[in-house]
Amino acid sequence: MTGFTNENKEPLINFIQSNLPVSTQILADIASHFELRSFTKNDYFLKEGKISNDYLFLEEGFMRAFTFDINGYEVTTYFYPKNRAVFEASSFFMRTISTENIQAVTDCKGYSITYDKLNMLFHSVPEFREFGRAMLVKEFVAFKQRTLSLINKSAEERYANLINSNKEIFQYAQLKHIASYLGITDTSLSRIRKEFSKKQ
Amino acid sequence: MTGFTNENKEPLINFIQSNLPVSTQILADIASHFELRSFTKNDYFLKEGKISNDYLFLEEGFMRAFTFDINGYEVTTYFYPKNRAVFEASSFFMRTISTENIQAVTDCKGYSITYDKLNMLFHSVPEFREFGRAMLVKEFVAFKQRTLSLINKSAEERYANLINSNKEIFQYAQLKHIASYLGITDTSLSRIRKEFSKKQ
DNA sequence: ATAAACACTTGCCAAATGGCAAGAAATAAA
DNA sequence: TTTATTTCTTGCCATTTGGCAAGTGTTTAT
Repeated sequence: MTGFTNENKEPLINFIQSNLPVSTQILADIASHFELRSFTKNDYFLKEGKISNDYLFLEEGFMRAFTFDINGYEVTTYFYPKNRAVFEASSFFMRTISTENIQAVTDCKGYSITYDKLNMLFHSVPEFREFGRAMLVKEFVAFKQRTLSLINKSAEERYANLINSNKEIFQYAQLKHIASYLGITDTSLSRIRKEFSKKQ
Repeated sequence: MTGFTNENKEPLINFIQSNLPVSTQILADIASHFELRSFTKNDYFLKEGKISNDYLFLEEGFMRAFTFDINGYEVTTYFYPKNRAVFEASSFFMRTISTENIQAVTDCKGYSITYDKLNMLFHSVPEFREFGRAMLVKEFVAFKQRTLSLINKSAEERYANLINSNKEIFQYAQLKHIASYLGITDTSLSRIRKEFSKKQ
């Protein structure tokens, strides 16, 4: 067990700053409204049927989002490595019921803020508003790119992309989860891995 | 050539009303801020590199969105049949440069409003604000479903889905555009069509 | 420590999709 | 109308991916 209960908001502040350069004063104020959260492996951060009501900065650990297809099979839709924001953008911003689950793959630690508090901050700290827009842009753009790559790349190319851009995924996630994320079966992924390692 | 220059906002008003039940008075006010637009076949409504600055209600005609993959091949990302809203949500709401083109597949007619005017309306007509949220929800949800279906359905299933939900597409769009939308080659689409027609 | 459950790999073969090129059909241009 | 251009289909074969089941290795529970 790591020291997940010690509160130190430096990483959170650095994260906000990297997205939005504002004064240290304001940063501290914003950060003060986030609260420490910790999750044990397999805990849920979001369950389908609920509204994604918390925006989480993930400082330590690894999470994944998944949903079910029409045949009842689990499909992984997203991976969240540490030092990232975790939330389901469409549900969070639109206040609609989420069709996705977000679950801790390892023990996790982070800082979260509710939708209402975040809006309060947008109101009281005008400089912070741009952060809200940036949050959504990031999610939307990432999502579009993912869709595009599903259309015009082979499974092996998608695998290569993933391993180059997100090595941590292979460190934490199960192959069957990575497989459904890539849109293939775990059998195929296993073979692609084998071929791929030969080529390198 | 149809009478595309005559202004009659009934269809626009009906469209808004179907998304947001408000008084006839308010509807008329809102509609008065939209202006008539017409496009000749192959005209662009949006070009990549620009910000999607107009929200268009498409009354007549058919449009499609496309972008290019890393190998320079065109990929159709969306079809817009008549009686729909046409805009690139992430660019429009986030004020970021669009990576997509939106082009008239046939001659088109519709009513458009700029981002600034729309925001003005959200401000001056509180009842209308919910419309903005609905706009985004619709786009985001549609997008997620499309991505999911790319992961867990076969090309033939995606084809069946499309023909059941959007018959007009097959009336207007070229097969190669439908093919890239479905994530397959035009050759494969041609074969799937053949097989599919046998089964029906 | 042992058993049970789970995760991953692999062989065999089937099914889905792609690549290329030729021909047929539809559309646009002259 | 005739010709040219573009779109769509199809045959042949290669490649990619999937389905199933057995086998191996790893983790978890008792």
